[in-house]
Amino acid sequence: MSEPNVAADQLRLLIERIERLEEEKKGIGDDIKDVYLEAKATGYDAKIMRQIIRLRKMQPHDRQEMEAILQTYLAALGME
Amino acid sequence: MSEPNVAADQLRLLIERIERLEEEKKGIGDDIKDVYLEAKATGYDAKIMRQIIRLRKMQPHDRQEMEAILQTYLAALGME
Amino acid sequence: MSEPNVAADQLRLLIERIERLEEEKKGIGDDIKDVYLEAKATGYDAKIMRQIIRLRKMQPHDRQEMEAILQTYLAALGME
Amino acid sequence: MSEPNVAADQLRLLIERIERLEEEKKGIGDDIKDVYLEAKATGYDAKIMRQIIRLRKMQPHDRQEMEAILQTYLAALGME
DNA sequence: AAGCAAAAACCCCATC
DNA sequence: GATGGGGTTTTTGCTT
Repeated sequence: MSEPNVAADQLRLLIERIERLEEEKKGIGDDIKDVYLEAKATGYDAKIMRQIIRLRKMQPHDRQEMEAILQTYLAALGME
Repeated sequence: MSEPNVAADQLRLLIERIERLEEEKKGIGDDIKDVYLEAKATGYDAKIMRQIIRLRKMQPHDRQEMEAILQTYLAALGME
Repeated sequence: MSEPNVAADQLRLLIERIERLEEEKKGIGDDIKDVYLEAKATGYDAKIMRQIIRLRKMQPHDRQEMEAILQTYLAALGME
Repeated sequence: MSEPNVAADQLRLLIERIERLEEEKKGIGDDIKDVYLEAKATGYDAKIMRQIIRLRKMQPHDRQEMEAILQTYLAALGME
């Protein structure tokens, strides 16, 4: 048409961009799943691998949090 | 060392691959968030856009069925 | 000790009160889960029941408005 | 009516039970919020209190998990 | 408005 | 092959 519904197009474009990104994201999710399958085939347990990865991710953060807590514990108890 | 722990290397490699993929995945997640922000800035409602995307993902048949059940329940409750 | 740490006791008390309340809250959450299970056993769809409950919680006006926006978006995308 | 819609009644009853439970749950949530307000008025920081509570909740679980990981790490690397 | 915490949906697995 | 359960991710609502 000569007078396209601009707003509609705009919305559609945004949604299509999101859908494309979500597909990509899903693709990577599948890749991850494949690596787990490969690991499993090699004899590793996926559940344990997930734990390890979580631990590696958490460690810096958690140590920080733990420290923060300690500090604040003392402060809260008026022992600073 | 002259006798590297092959199993350890193998496991570490698998884990590092997964960690890299997860980073990528996170990056795309951030991109998606950006598009929603852009949409919001343009005046669109992110929450409803999410609904739309969910609906588009469903098979027409499933979508119809779900809608039908919803209507039935609403009717049963006098909410039509 | 002859000089108990009053501040520490106070903080501990507050925290214990919260922990007790959170337990209660969790208990009710479990009850809710049970009702959904019962509903499911009777043939109802839990997911749709949740939708219904969400709708009932909204003010009629808000619900109408949301529905209207959804329709507008669907129309814009040719999904009506 | 002399022939009530039994199914409708049944659904309504289930939903009303859930709604009542959710109200209770919300009430407790409000109580919790109140305790936090009280704590704040006494000079404690809610965010820090939340951290403490989370930590107290996590500790047993996390120590277990950590130990499990350690075991499995060794096992996975053939060092058991 | 931006991050954080709670709730909900989804997905995979194991089990019967 | 279905069915529940655990865990992960996604969404929503809240607080600052």
